[in-house]
Parts: sequence; C-alpha cells; structure tokens
Amino acid sequence: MPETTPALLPRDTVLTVRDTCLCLATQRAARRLARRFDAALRPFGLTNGQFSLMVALNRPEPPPMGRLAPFLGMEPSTLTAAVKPLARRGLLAVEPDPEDLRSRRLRITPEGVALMRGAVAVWRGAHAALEAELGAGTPDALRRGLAEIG
Amino acid sequence: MPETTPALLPRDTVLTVRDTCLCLATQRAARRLARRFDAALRPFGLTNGQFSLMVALNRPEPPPMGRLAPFLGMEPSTLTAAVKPLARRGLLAVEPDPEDLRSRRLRITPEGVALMRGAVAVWRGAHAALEAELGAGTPDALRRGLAEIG
DNA sequence: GCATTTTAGTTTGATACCAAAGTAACTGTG
DNA sequence: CACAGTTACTTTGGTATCAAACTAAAATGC
Repeated sequence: MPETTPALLPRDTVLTVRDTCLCLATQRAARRLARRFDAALRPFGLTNGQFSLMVALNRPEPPPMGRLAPFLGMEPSTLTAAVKPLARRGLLAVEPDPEDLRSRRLRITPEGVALMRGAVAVWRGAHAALEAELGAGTPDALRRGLAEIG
Repeated sequence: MPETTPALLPRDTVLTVRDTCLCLATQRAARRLARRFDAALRPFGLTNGQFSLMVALNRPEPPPMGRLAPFLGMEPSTLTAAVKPLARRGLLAVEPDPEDLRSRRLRITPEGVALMRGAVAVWRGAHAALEAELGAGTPDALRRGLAEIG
C-alpha cells in the first residue's frame, strides 16, 4: 500500500493554532481597532497611525525619527513613508538635527496642533466607548500584556 | 492681549493617549509580532497572515470567503487580494459553491497541506519561544483580552 | 413572475508596511 | 588625517489593508 498524503493536517493541530496563536489574535484585533479609529478620525483626515505619530510629536523637543520608529513598533522605512503625507499637509516639519546631520527631527506645526486639538477630543470619546465595551479589568490587562511584547 | 495658539497640546493629554491607547498598543504589538513570525515562516515563503489563512482552510468543508474574513478580522476586499498569490502558487483552490453561486469556498490543496506540515512545526517553535519570553499569565490574559475586541 | 432589496465577492485607487540595498554622516583606529 | 566600520535615514519593489463603487446571484415582495 503506497504512502498517501493525508488530505488535511491533524484537526487538533489546527485548533491549537487557531485558538492560541498570539500573532493571529493580535493581527485580528489590530485590524478591527484600526478600522474603528480610522472611522472616528476620518473627519480630521487622519488615520489611527497618523494620529499616534502626531501625538508622539507633542513634546518640547521634536523627537528624531530614530526614536519614533521603535516607539511605534515600526521599521524606519515605514516611518519615512508615513511622514510624507503629513509633511505635505503641513502638519509636521522635518528638521535636520544640527548636532547630527544624519538625524531628522519631526516637529509638529501650529496647524498640526490645531488639528490635533479636535482629534484628541474625538479620540477620548472613541476610546471611552471602546473601554466601556470591554470587561472591567480587560483594558489594563491588555495594556500590560501588549507592553510586554514591545 | 491677543489669543495665541499654544505651541503644543497639554502635556498630560499626550501622556494619556500614549500610555492608554489600546489602538496604538495593539498596532505596535501587531507590527512586532508580524515581523517576528514573518521571519520564522520565511523559509516556506509564507507571511504570518498567509499562514493564518491557510490554517483556517484546514477543515473538512472548505469554508466560504464570507466566513474567513470575519475570522481574520479583515474586510472582504482584503481577503480577495490575499487569496490571489496563494492560489497562484497552487496552495489553495477557489471553488464556487454549487448551492450558492455567489459564494466561493477556499479549499487547501495537497501542496498546501504538504507546505503547512513544515510551517506548523516552525510555528510551534516560534510560538513557544514567544510565550517563554512573556510573564506567566500573560499569554492567556492577552488571548482573553484580544478575543473581547474580536 | 417580475421588480426590489439584500448578499457575496471583486475592482479600483490610495495608503501602510516591510526587507534589502543604497546614501550620507559620524566614529574610532592607526 | 585617512579609512574602516557604524549609524540614520531613504529608496525600491512587493505585499497588505481599506473604503467606495461595482457585478452578479439570491431572496423578498407584490
């Protein structure tokens, strides 16, 4: 009797992956949350990712890209691309660091601050609504757990 | 004295968003996990998302796309695009459902099963390594919390 | 049975994301 | 002060993701 390739993998293997994979669970939640916050922020012409980036710029010293990328969990090349539309709209300015000409600092502009004033208010509402939908300890448990991955 | 636009938003506002936003925390972790699993699965030519999709096909009845999209937390249009490279490689087949000609079922092929055999083994190792890096109750806490968002 | 509505999926156009390779500036060593 | 190595970012090419508009089939209503 010849060896035959089973038509499928073992059933329990599949269930294990499906029910335990933290990567899948995170991607799925990330897609859902992205759509949700993208929708809330649409009136400002900002995506959730653009909002997070703009928030990160809101500090006295404009941070260099090299610090922002790890903060956002993204690769430098992704940040380079993400900056472009925001710079084009005048919401942030890219400034070479005089101390190190390789480094570029991202400074939020007054237009950016003005836009973010409204966006932050909307974020507050959207986030409160989200937390209200989750169980009592869930938001904190998620924040703690997700921070461990970072 | 004229009204002036402050140069920045209030500092605590920014800190609140930065430290509590579940959307940001999830996107950040999702990026990091995606890179990690993409790297582990690279020998099979699969991304983490392709792996998850292939796993979901591993059931006696090939599931219709309409069930897969919610399972993966993605929009139907994204699933349509995701199917193409896998179908091109012969890892899955798109079959119109005879009962409902609008619906398309995705069937994993023997080639797909063969590839996934190795990929699942690698996933097991990668996932065990990830869990080992996290605190004792963290993986379960994350699974529970992320499932609430789904 | 035919028109309307709903449902399943696709297409299009735009942004997001990454790896790999490239450029330019800094650093350290001899 | 060269020059080798490193660091900061960019470019390129490819996939991922979505919203909005579209197509086609099924279900509903009359």
